[in-house]
This record gives sequence, C-alpha cells and structure tokens, in this order.
Amino acid sequence: MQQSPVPPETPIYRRIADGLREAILSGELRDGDRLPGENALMAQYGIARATARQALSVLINEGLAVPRRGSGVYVRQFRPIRRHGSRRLSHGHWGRGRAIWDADTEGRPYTVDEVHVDRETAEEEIARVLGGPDVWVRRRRYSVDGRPVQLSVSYFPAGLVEGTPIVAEDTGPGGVYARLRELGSAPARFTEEVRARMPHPHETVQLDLPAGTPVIVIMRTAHTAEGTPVEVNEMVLDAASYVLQYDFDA
Amino acid sequence: MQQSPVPPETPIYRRIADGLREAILSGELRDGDRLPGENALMAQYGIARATARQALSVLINEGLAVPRRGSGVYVRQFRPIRRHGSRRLSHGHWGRGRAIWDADTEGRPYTVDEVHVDRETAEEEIARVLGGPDVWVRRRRYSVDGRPVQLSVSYFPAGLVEGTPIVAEDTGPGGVYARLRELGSAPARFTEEVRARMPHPHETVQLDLPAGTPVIVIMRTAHTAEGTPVEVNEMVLDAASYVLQYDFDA
DNA sequence: CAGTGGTCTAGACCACGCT
DNA sequence: GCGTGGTCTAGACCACTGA
Repeated sequence: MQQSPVPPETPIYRRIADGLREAILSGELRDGDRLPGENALMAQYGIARATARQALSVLINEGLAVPRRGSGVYVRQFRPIRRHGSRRLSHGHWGRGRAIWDADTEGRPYTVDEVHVDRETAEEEIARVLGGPDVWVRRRRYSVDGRPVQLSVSYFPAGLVEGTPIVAEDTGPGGVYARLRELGSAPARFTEEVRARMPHPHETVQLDLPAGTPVIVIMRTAHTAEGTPVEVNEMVLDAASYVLQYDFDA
Repeated sequence: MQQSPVPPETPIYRRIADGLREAILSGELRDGDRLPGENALMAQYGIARATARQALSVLINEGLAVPRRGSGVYVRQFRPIRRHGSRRLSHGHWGRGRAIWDADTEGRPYTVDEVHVDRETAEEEIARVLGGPDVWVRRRRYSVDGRPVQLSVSYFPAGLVEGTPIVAEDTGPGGVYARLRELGSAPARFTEEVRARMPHPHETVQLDLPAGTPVIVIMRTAHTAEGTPVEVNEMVLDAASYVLQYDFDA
C-alpha cells in the first residue's frame, strides 16, 4: 500500500504542483480562477489527502495561489504600484509643497492609518547614523484600495525636530521634508538600501500577507547638502504590490 | 485522541515555530546552530511527526532555517553582497575600462559561468522597448565564493551589435558598455525596475536556493544620451545574498 | 448543510549523513 | 548502522463559505 516500487524520479506532489504551475504561468488558469481542490486531486490522482495538500502548499508558498477557507484555492494576481526612487525625488516634487508619496500610487488613492509619533531610544545602527540614540519616531501604515501595502518607520534626531510639527501627527503641507527645509536642514542627498526577505509574523499580520509573499525592505537615509543625516526611514513593502523604479545617469 | 477539547487560540505547530523563531531572532540560536529535530519536538511536546514537521516547515519557508538530509535543521545565515546602483554607474567606473560588475562584490571575487550568446526573437515587452523583436541575447550566471548568486540576461538590438565583440563570449576589456561606446551608442541613462517574488523552479535550481528564499528581479534599460534604448538587462538575484544601494540627489 | 481548507494522529518505507 | 529529514497513507474533528 506504499508508493510504487520504483521511486518515481520526482515525488507525486511535485509533479502535481508542476502541472498546476504550468497551467498558471501559461495563462490556462487566470487571475482569480479556482484550482482543483484537495478532494479533486485525491480523486484524480488516487492520493491521500496530505499529499494533495502538499502539492497545493507548494504553489501557495510560491505566491502563485491563495487558499480561501471553505471555498477553495485560487490563482493569485499581481497588479503592482510603481514607486519612483531617484526620479521622483530629483524632480522637485516635495519642493513644490507636495509630499513625496503623492507620485507613488500614480493616480490610485492611498490612505494613512495607524500614525504613531514617539520619542524613543534608537537601536545601534540607527543611532550610529543619526549621531546619537535620542530620536523621534514616526510609524505609519499606508493602504491602497483599502488594502495595507506598506509599513514605514522614520527616525529623526531628537535635538533637530523637538517642538516642530514633525513630532505632531499632522506635519502640514509638504510633509516632513518641507518642515526640515524650514529648519534649514533640507534633504539634498538620499541613500536607499534595498533588500528582500520573507516577512516576520507581525509584518504578515499588519500587511495581511498571504503565504509566499516576500517583503521589500528599504532603508533610506536623507542627508543635507552638508552631508548631515537628518532622517532614516525604514519601509517594509508588500512585494506583490510594488515595483520600484530608479532612474539615473551614467 | 484529538487535540485538547478547547481549541488553543493558536495551533500547536505555530506556537512551536514561534518559540524557535524567537530563539533565532534573539540570537539564542546563532548562524549554523542546529534546531531541535523532528524526533526531539515529538518527544518534547508529545505531538505526532507530521505536526513537528509542520512547525519546522514554517521556519524553513520563512528563510530562517535550512534542512539538511540525514543531519538536521540549521539556522540560516545572511551575509549579503552590496550592489551599487546609481553611485556605481555615475562615477565612471565603466568609462575607465572596467566592467560594471567589478565594484559589486566589494573585494570578494566573482566568477562567470554558463555564458551563452544567441540570436533570438524577443518577447513582446523587450521588443517594444528595443524597437523590434530581432535581438542578440547574452545569458550568464555569476557566482561568489563558489556559490551562484545571480542570473543575467541581456538583450541588444541585432542591427546595432551584429558582427561586434558584443556577440562574442569574451567582450574584451570594459565589457559590453565599452564596446557600445565604440559603436557611438554609449549608455548615458539607466532605468532600473526592481521587484521581488518567490523563485520559479528553474531559478531555484540554477541559484541553488533553499526554500523560503525570494529573488530580486531587476530590469535595467540602458539609453544613449539621445534616449535610444540599447540594452535591456534582466537580472535575477538570490535575495539572501544581496543588498542593493541607490544614491541620488534631491 | 454540504463542501472546503486547517489541524492533527499513528503509523509506513525511503535516501541520505555521519560516525 | 543508526538517526535524520523526505514522502506517503488513512483516517479524524474543526471552522468557515456559500448556495
């Protein structure tokens, strides 16, 4: 009653997963279509329930499918937001009284929820960059079309921003960069460090991420023209919701 | 013989995974340390084998642990390569007769294997950007410390590069960009589009990726000063091996 | 309320590693 | 050779969805 005497070169669950993946990538199954469920696979291939689940879990962990309780497993879609890096910042958008974030959704409205502003002691890396552990922290979450897509944590040197609108929930027109300019600390140069990894549990919850979805982590440091760092901004993006764009000269 | 009468708010396998994750993230378990195996978990928590496996699979799919057959499950490490985007290209490295890739490993030697140069018909998106489907394609794989870290596919308009060293395996000093300059098509502006996703099976094989490792995909388009696209380069990076850096002015 | 996915048990045989 | 993870079976109870 065990598997076939000669072990097939690839396990059954993988071959099933391969077939389903092929159907998805070839377009035979489209966005939102329903995949054959556990019972269907059991019947079709004569396998046990755990094996059918294993096949489906492959696609789920690859981010190609999403399970819905009591309903089925469905093909997942990819319709990203375009986030402009260098171009966006280099065309003076924030200088014209607009928040940077304006351009990022390219027409799609975004909302900010869960704004928190606190005075904290920064961890080592942040403290090293900002010249001390004494910081104000702005945490917020962005949503597009009602779905959370980004977590953002900004750190400012406490001595610089104390008593300014930067430590208020509403920073006023133009956002924190306009306020920094008024303080004589206008950001002039940016460094963005980008990596990708699987999300931590709290990120999975806050961004409502299905299995198989990586996050993109951007650490952005803003410097004045004199080279003084005035902000470190850690952004965690739902990788399935974003394309980053950087334009630059040779 | 089923689970406890009142369902615990979080499943057992999750609570076990949470505990192990905590131990990893807090540093209690360090890079390369061995996690408790399936048998250990079964004994410690009084659970069935499949449940212990499920707990471990959570960490493996999060990229925090790697299973080794016949040995155990181990804590995974993260020691990335720094890849410079805008800074690297804007400081004239390739203009001084060096390939762009020089700076990317910051001292660590890299190797190129599996170079393939072919004439092909490009897919729609590439053809649209390059002004036609007739292209030469350079495919290669890069390794650092003997481990593959990046796949790269470059597309060039056939009419531009036909008969030049660009269609040879060895492109000569300075690489393809020096050759393009000699053709009067020096790249002057770049656009990089960056996204992250879980790897496709062939990427998993070619980059030797453990489960739970996303890939970073960079689509880079090189334009001449006149704005003519002369190259589209699709790079697929092992996300656990890279940090991308972009520097730019406001 | 029938069907779906989520969790769990208690077994089995296998390939592989390390000693 | 023994322990490890990899694959698989045949059941079970549960929460949830949707007609």
